[in-house]
Parts: sequence; structure tokens; C-alpha cells
Amino acid sequence: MATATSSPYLASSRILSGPVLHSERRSAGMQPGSTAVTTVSAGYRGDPSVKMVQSDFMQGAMVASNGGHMLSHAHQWVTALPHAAAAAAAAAVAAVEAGSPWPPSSQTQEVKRNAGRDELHSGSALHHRSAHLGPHQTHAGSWGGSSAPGGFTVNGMLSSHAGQSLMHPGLVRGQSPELEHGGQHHHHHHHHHNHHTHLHPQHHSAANHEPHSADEDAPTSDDLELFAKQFKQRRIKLGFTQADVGLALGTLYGNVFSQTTICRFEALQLSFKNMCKLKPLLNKWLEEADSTTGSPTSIDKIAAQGRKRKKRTSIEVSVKGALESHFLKSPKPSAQEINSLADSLQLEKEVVRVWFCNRRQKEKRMTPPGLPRSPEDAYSQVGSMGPDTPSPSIDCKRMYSDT
DNA sequence: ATGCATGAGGG
DNA sequence: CCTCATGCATA
Repeated sequence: MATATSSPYLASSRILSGPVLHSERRSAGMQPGSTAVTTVSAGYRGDPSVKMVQSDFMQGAMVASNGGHMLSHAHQWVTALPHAAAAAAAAAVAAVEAGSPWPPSSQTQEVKRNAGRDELHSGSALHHRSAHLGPHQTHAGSWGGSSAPGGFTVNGMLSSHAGQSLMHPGLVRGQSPELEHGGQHHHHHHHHHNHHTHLHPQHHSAANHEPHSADEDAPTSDDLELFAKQFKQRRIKLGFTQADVGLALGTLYGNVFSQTTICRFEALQLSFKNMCKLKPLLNKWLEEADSTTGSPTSIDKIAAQGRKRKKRTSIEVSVKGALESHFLKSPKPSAQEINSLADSLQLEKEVVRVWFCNRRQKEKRMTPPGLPRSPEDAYSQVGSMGPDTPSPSIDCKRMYSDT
């Protein structure tokens, strides 16, 4: 819809009856059976008042708007039912963005990589970016920074038995939480680097600048890769799903994460910087997780309330191909370029723009998609490792609780 | 596991 | 408008 292309999605409360019948000309929108299909669904977006609390819920819970499919008609912005939103929101009065008890040391660090093989992108023919992550936004805004006074940061969870209830890493899954503490490393060439799930709660770290293991200060890509791998393994062995972890993180600190993020972390599909940010949190969860082996608790999930969200437009493969090739030519097309492209592809300009944004982001991830992982590194690393030589544990169990 | 989307934050 | 961190909705 040309009209809506640039206009903010009208905050039309209910559009169920579809009284909004603007002349829906212009192909921009969607033409029945055209390039982009629009899947109907109900969406939700954080409440404007409470930005921090994004409760996530399990996948599989979706609402079918109305019985029929309104494929050919216009509205793609589904408005969720505004009801009972208060509860969750109220609880989490968003203590601003605070709530990050990580080592306050140099978390604001610049994202510099060490030499060596910092960038681990495959030598794919198409990739050739240099290892660097510009000194982008030094944004201290996000959610880091403030101190998190222990025990008060929680955003609306754990309301029930909050008395003395210790924090629990997650839900108890119907599983036998076997504790295997065998080291699990099977990695390729590597130097020494001790990683560990060290358990010191607070640690000292202020102006301290010890070149110790890259753990809290400046993890190397290798560290991250290794950690992610181990993390996933333990998580699975403990019987937690990615969603569980994300949720648990919310109870442990004040940051809830979705399954998506955990998944991406494990797959190293986040930016280097982002990986660094998340690692401490996940690391802590791990500690909690296996220390609390058998914690009988369950966390409640907060219900999500909804606003409006544009429905996901699915782009045809052929169209994707076209976009892809344009991307190769010019990763950052100008507005004009986007316009014409959008026009020729019969897509909304916004969709095209976003596509490029996402495409660029993808390019910046740590691991290029398609990098062979799991099946390899089956060498017995000996000798080269020093004091902390991890034991070679070859475990390749294929037991997924979530996939 | 991923594709498309939203938003904050910085120009 | 872009980048970045994140996530709903999906395949």
C-alpha cells in the first residue's frame, strides 16, 4: 500500500470489521498472489510504557485473527487485543534500564579483536570482509551500566514465593539432570586458553587489568565459540530448552531473552560485541544451573500483551534472488535505488529497505551461515595444552529437547 | 533455526 | 536513514 508505505501504522484500534477501506490501489501493498504473501497472525509488541519487559512466550501460541483469510485485503497490521495488559506491566515498573550485574570492569570495551584468527568466517567465496567491527555506537544506552542492587531488579517475575526463594536457573524439565562434569572439548588447533565456568560471584574487577583469560574482559572469538559450544551442551544435558534459558535469565537478572537470542548465541549468529555482552550472563546461568541441580521450582511466565505489529511479509524466492544480487552490487542502496528496486519487484519500499538492513546485519555476524560446525574436530589434543588441559571428551549425543 | 520487523540511539 | 540488539511468527 503506497499510503501506508511510509506512514506510521495507524493506530487504529480495531480493524476487524475492516471499515478502513481506503482505495487500496498501487501494487505496493500486496497483490493477491503476488510477490509477497502476507501471513495472517496476531502480533504483539511491547507496551510503550514499559519497554523493558518483553515477556516471551512459547512458540505455538498464536491467535488466528478471524476465521477467514483476508489475503487479498489490505490490513497487515494486526492489532492485538488490548486486554489484561496491566498485570505484567505493572509488576515490572521498569527500573529504567538498569539491572546488569556483570563485571563492571571494562564492559564498555571497544570491540577490538586480537590478531590471530579472530574472524572465523569461512573462506567462502563471497565473503571477504575484513576483521573489524567499527567503533560503532559506543552506546551505553541499551541496558548496561547501572548497578543492580541485588534482589530488587526483577521485572515482574517470581512474585509468588519470593520470600527466600533462591534463584533457580530455570524450569525443571522432566529429566534426570545428570551432572557430567567431564570436560568436553574437541576442537581444532588451538593454543591455550582456559575457559571455565568459574564461580566467583562478584569478583574483583575495577581498574584491574590482568591479562587473565579472556572471560570478563575481552573474550576472543575463539573463547566465544568454545563457550557457546559448551554452553549448548550443558544446557541440553541439563534438559533445558533455549526458551527456558532465556526466561531464566530474566529471573536471575532482570533481562529476559527470547529463544531466538539464545539460539543465535549458541550458533554464534550475533555480533561479536553482542556475544561478549551475553556471555557473562549465560555463564552465570550455567553456574546456577548445575549448582542447583534439582531445584524444584518453576517460574511463571508473564503474559504478553499486544499492540500492533506488521505482519511478516514473505518474499518469494525469485525475488529474494534479485535482492541478493543487488546486494552484491551495492550493499547500501540509496533511497532512490530502493525505491526503484521496490517498484520493480513490487514490494513496499520499507520492506526492501528492511531487507537490506537485515542482510547487512547478517553479513556482520560472527559465523557466516553455512559454516560447517558440529561434525569435526575429533582430534585428541594432547601436549599443546598446558595446565588446564581439558579432558578430551567425545560426546556427540543427539538428544535435543528443542530444535 | 530463521526471516522479516520494531526501536533505540546516533548522525 | 543507518546500525544494532532483539524478538515474534514461521517453516
